[in-house]
Amino acid sequence: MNPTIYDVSRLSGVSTATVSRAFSDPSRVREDTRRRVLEAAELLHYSPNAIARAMARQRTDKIAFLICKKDATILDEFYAGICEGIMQETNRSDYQLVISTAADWRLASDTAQRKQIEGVILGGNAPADLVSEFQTQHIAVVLVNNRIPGHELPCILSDETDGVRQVLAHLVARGHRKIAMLAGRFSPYISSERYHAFLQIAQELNIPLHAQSIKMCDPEIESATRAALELLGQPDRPTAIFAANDVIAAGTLKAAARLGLRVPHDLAVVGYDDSAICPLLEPALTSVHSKVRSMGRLSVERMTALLAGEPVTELSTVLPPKLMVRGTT
Amino acid sequence: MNPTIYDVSRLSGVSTATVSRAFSDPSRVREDTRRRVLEAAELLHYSPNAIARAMARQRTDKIAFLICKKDATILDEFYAGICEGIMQETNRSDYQLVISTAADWRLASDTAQRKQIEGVILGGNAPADLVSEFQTQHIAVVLVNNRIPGHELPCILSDETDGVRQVLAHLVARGHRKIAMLAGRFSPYISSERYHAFLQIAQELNIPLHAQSIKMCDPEIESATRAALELLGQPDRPTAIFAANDVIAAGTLKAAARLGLRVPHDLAVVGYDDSAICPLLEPALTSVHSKVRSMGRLSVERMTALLAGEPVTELSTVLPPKLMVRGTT
DNA sequence: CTGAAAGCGCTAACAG
DNA sequence: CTGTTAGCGCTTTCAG
Repeated sequence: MNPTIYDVSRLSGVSTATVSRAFSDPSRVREDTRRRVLEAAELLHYSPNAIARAMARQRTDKIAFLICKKDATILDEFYAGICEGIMQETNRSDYQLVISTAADWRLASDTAQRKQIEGVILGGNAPADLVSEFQTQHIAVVLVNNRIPGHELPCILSDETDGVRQVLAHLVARGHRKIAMLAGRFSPYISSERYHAFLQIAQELNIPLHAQSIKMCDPEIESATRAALELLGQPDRPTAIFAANDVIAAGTLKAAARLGLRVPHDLAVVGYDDSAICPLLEPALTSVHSKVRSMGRLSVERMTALLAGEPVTELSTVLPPKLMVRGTT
Repeated sequence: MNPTIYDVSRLSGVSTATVSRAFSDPSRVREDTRRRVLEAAELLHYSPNAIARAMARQRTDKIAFLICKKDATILDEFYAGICEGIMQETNRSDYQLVISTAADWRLASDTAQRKQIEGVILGGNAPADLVSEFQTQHIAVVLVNNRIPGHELPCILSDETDGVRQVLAHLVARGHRKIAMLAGRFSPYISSERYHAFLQIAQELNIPLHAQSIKMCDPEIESATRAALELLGQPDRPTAIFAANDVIAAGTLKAAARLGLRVPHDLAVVGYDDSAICPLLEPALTSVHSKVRSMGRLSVERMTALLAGEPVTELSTVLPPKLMVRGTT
């Protein structure tokens, strides 16, 4: 049915080997020969059969993106963004992409073999044993939005410290001194990054911290609202709250509304992730934007480089985030 | 490196043909023979090579999910949900999934051939000519969240009319009579479904409609807010507004806040899509939940049935949505 | 019910 | 720079 390399070979009068080369390594065939091949191919509407190629080369050119998180919703806005970047980049390459959750993956470890994955991009809180498993199977690994102590792995990150710095600098510029943080218990790596960045930058900027300056909560609206209410119920309440993510910030806004505090007049609020909800909240939420799509794209670039055996120059790539100032500050 | 069918054949003492059958059509090999084969396979950690199988069978078992929409963000919450369902279901099958936008797809039409797609699931506003193109190439097509007049295609939908009915019934039960709609210009199919459902159900429930009962806007926060302000600025303003989606509902909430209207006391608001923002808004937004994950799952079920040549019993599958009642009503 | 053998379309030595 | 040729791992007639 579809034309094969033989048809092209016959029509162009060269061997199949040459046709093959003309497509996969053009530099190895003389200019005019190549043109003849390409013309014949065009005429026949030929394009190489990926399956046959994979078979012969003993490579699948298949990579996977595994999302490591517990929630029911695996494609939340953040990972959807990364996913988009990954898809864009793989679609333009010759690689195939398989997307799954780490959990589903483990369940289907038998089919996993069949899927012949050559490299895995791990998004989020990847368990160390999963990583080791891949390494023993000689499957390339790239981390996105995570870093695993003890594993020297290529990773693509957003600069959390810089993000927090932008937040605090902005708040200070707005005249705030009494700044508190609502830290969230979500992905360990990210949570701890933002938490420690807050401590560090606050010190750098001489922002006074005390026992009540930081409160923990779950990244759910109720938990966040509750925590914010406590934070704001203190005698010497903060004039600004930095929430570890946008959901927590939304909870803070709810708390402010209940206490009759006007935002940003009585209280400034900043979130993190610049999710779709930011402009929808009233007032619109100031938040830190991480370059998720770029992170996705870069992770497959790194992966393809790895698979091509290119020497890794830098292990971790860290992208600068950007503070999006809106109505809450 | 990996064990092949030959290894299993040798170890189990049967021919490769039998090993092959034992895996792909177990009924065609005698019970004990099959067991011997399976044991040998187990011992060797053998699992069939998908590439070789595809090569021999002249089938790729590869399907694509194409998202048809204009926005920069292709994986918005709605499609991310559908996508999750699709991924879940394909991961548990032997099918490969390629995800892309319709736009990217067209750009890469040359590589598209290489990708050897056997079926396409089209999400959203699929252009009719794209569909025709696939049909002439004998590529199976399934529609999700869309329906194309003039094309008799299998499609998976959420029952928009039922969703709107639940909304209006709920509002009426709450004592509302002056109900307006903020209709949005987004996906043509969905927009028009919700719009016409509103007209129809309002009539059924004897809800009085007049020229100012329905306003159009773009599905962006500013446009929605503006439209809502106009709607609420009328002398005989509505006591309830049904927004065609959650973003528009958020705009309505903003408008209410600016006008000093208290929700739900002075004004009830209902959205559509039950997105993540609903619980985060203040008050939390009542909204219609469509079973997006199921839609995704069903679309690949339908696709695999199509590809397996199973007779199509029903062309369209329509899932019932569910109204999630929250603080705004 | 099982085996022998001919491909599926392409690549990669190895020669020339 | 180009051609010959032997596979890659599995399925599938066609015989038995």
